[in-house]
Amino acid sequence: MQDLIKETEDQPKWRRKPERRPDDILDGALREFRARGFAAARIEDIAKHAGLSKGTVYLYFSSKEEMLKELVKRTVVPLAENMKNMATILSSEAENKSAEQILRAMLNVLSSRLDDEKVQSMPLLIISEAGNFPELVNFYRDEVINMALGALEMVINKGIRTGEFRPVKTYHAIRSLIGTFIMQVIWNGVFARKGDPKISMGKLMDDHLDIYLNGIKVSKEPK
Amino acid sequence: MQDLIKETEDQPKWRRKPERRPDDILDGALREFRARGFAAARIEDIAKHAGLSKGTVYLYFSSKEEMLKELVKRTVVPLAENMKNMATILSSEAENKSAEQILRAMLNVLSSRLDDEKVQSMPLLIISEAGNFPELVNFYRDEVINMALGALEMVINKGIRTGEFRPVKTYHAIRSLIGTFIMQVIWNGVFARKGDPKISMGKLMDDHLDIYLNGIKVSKEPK
Amino acid sequence: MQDLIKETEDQPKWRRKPERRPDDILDGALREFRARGFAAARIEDIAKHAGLSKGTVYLYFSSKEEMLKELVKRTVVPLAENMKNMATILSSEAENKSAEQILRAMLNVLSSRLDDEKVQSMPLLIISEAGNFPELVNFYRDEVINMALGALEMVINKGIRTGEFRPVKTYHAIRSLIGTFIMQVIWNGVFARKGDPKISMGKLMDDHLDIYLNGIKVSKEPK
Amino acid sequence: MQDLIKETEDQPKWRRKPERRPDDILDGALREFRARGFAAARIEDIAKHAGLSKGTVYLYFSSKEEMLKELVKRTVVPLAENMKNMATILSSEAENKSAEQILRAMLNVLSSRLDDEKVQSMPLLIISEAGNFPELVNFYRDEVINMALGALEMVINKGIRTGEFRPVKTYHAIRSLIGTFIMQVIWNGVFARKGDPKISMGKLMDDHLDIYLNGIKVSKEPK
DNA sequence: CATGAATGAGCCTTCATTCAT
DNA sequence: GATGAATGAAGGCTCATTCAT
Repeated sequence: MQDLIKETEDQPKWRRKPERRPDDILDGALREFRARGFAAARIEDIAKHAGLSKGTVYLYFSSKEEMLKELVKRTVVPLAENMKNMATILSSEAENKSAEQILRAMLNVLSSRLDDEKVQSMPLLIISEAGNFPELVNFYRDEVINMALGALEMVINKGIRTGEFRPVKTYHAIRSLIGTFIMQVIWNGVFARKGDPKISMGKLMDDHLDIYLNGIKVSKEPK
Repeated sequence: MQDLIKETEDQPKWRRKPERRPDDILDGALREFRARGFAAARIEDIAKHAGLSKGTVYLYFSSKEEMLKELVKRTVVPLAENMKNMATILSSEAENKSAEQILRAMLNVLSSRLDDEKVQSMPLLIISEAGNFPELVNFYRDEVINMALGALEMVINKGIRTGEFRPVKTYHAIRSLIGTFIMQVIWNGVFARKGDPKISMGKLMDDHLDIYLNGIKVSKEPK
Repeated sequence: MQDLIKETEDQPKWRRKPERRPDDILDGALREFRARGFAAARIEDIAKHAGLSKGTVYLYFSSKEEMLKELVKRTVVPLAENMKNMATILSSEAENKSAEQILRAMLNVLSSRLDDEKVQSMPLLIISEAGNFPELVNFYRDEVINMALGALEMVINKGIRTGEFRPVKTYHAIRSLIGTFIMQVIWNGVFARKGDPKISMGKLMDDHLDIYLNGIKVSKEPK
Repeated sequence: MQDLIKETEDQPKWRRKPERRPDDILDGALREFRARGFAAARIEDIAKHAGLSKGTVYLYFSSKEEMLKELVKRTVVPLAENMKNMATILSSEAENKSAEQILRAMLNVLSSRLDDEKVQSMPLLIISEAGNFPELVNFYRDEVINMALGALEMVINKGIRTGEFRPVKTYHAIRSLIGTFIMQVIWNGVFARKGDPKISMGKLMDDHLDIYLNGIKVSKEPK
């Protein structure tokens, strides 16, 4: 349905919408890469997911490897930009907002993005194929992770500076904040069973922040 | 040192212990599985790590797949037993200990085990190969994770029951507690660079627990 | 220039002559066949040389193989006819001409034809693809080579009979006469470098005949 | 037969003589390369000629391309050295020998080598694959042809200098001398039919030289 | 007529596994 | 036991050919 041009009244027929091809293929690739790993994923299966034959895939991607790289880039670059924009807004408007408010806003964005299965698959894919694609790892670390973690670090430091937070080690604090998401992503992608209820990333984050920030804050009258 | 027979009184000296072969092979397998992924790991390379030739590996393991399973089992079963023992001790002696003390003790064991690189590799291996080895995933989840998480759940519930902890959702709390370790394991195994300083799992845990437990505890006089 | 229609009186200007398409295609085919060999030549590249798209080629030729056959036939048949005509003239008018004169005339035609690069490519193409296209080889041998060599044989025998030449073995003599050309064709097509000066086939022939005929002739007063 | 170790009395069994493997494979490769061209030659067929399976070939050669290069090198380097040695001897002892004698000696060696079918196949192989393997062409031209032609040039020039030969153009003379062989090599490899009698390269050469040298020599009393 | 997206047969190459020595 | 030569299944990739538009 999505890969057909919508029939308009005066157009006699539908036809293929070739512009969607690369995306269709990458969808299939993601499925197979996650299901079997990059090395064991077969181009023919990827093609089948997109309703194409083996050879056609090569009209759009020159190799399996290129598909992996494109996949990561397409999914991850928007997220990176998203986060970067937030970081910019935070530093300019931050005067009015507490560090807690900023952290909650940032992690809120992250958690809502992670409710998308495709985004959720990316960390697992990277983890799985790290050994064979060091450049991909570097790209991911430098363009995505460090950017995001750097933004968090900034806010935590700000909180410490203003006396809102206790003087914790930011390196550790970041891992405490992010780890919960990673854990859940892995759980969903690796261990969760078919029937298991989906856990909302947002709720998980809320609870986590409630507790963690409660623990980190310089308390006046903790509840 | 480990692959030498311990000198007994009447035996003159250390010598090769052929019974260590399987372990040597599994060491090599772990390296290669982590470096290239299961599918791309070559038996010949694994054999080389153990100073053996390709064919010899098959005297000890009937297939590459069996090596993976053995590897997980051997590394993970002791940990599972370790944790199970702790759980037993906890329930019997628990009267004397606060939930916080018990949690710290349990996570202390976990973090010290995770300082061993081989143990650290296991979660990454499982994550990478989950798609191709669902039984392995099941085994890991049922024999290791659920056991460990179950023990944590028990203690958290106990803390809530006794009024030591606020009435948090245990499912979320567990992920908050464990996520930090997972995050660090992934960081070390995937993103850390050659020169990066090694982060002690124990210190990471201490800081994490200080904050998290501070956040979760029903405070009388928070620091 | 060649692929434009000759201006006729009432036609205003040069324009594309679609009937030239097959020739354009064959030109491209010859280039690619020579550059990469028949098996490795890609239809798409051939089409590009003719300014057409892949599919269009199939409107004119039903397969790559057919293109090769057509190519050989079109280039070689005119040469064959050319030589045959000469042979006819030779036998009728020969009374007036010495064997030497006739040989020089024949090889003069051959050498001037071989100054055309397309013609020069044919022997190389045949040599390269002989294994895969035995019918082509047969056609070439029977329709072109034997005809030409037969004509030469006739003249040499005539020279021997009339006492103009010494009684050489015609089989060997023919190879001595023709080999020089073949050698040069191969040199040009295979070994000559970009900057190398073009060697005139005509001059090569003149020198070769001067010497060879001097060697073969029953001398009265050799120079 | 050749690739088995000869059974000796006290040795119970024969076994493979693996040292011959590379040669066996190259023999098969030459056959297939000549029969179908490099691109169309299938590794499996090459292996079959050597009584091996597809995969085994890759224990000895890392790719089809490498097989081609090895093939040319192994056949051609000995010939090159052979000719170089002759050239050396010629220049040192030449005082006693006429240019004619030297030329006859040199071409005698060449023609006897060319009676070996493997050697005869090399020029055809080079010609066929020139387009795809320019380095091979360069190697062949620089290491073999130029060496051989250079030696001939030297002798011809010497003959001219001493007044033994007329002052011909050496470039043309060389082609006249060598072309006959090339012609015959092509004839044998491309056009000759199954039943055709084998032409001796030596006899061909003798006749050719008789005539050509007779034509080139400054005659006192030509026959 | 032309196009070029789509197909799928075909082959090189890799490597887990076997087995004769 | 140990070896490593040999096997052959499997899959990435290319490209001649087809055909809907």
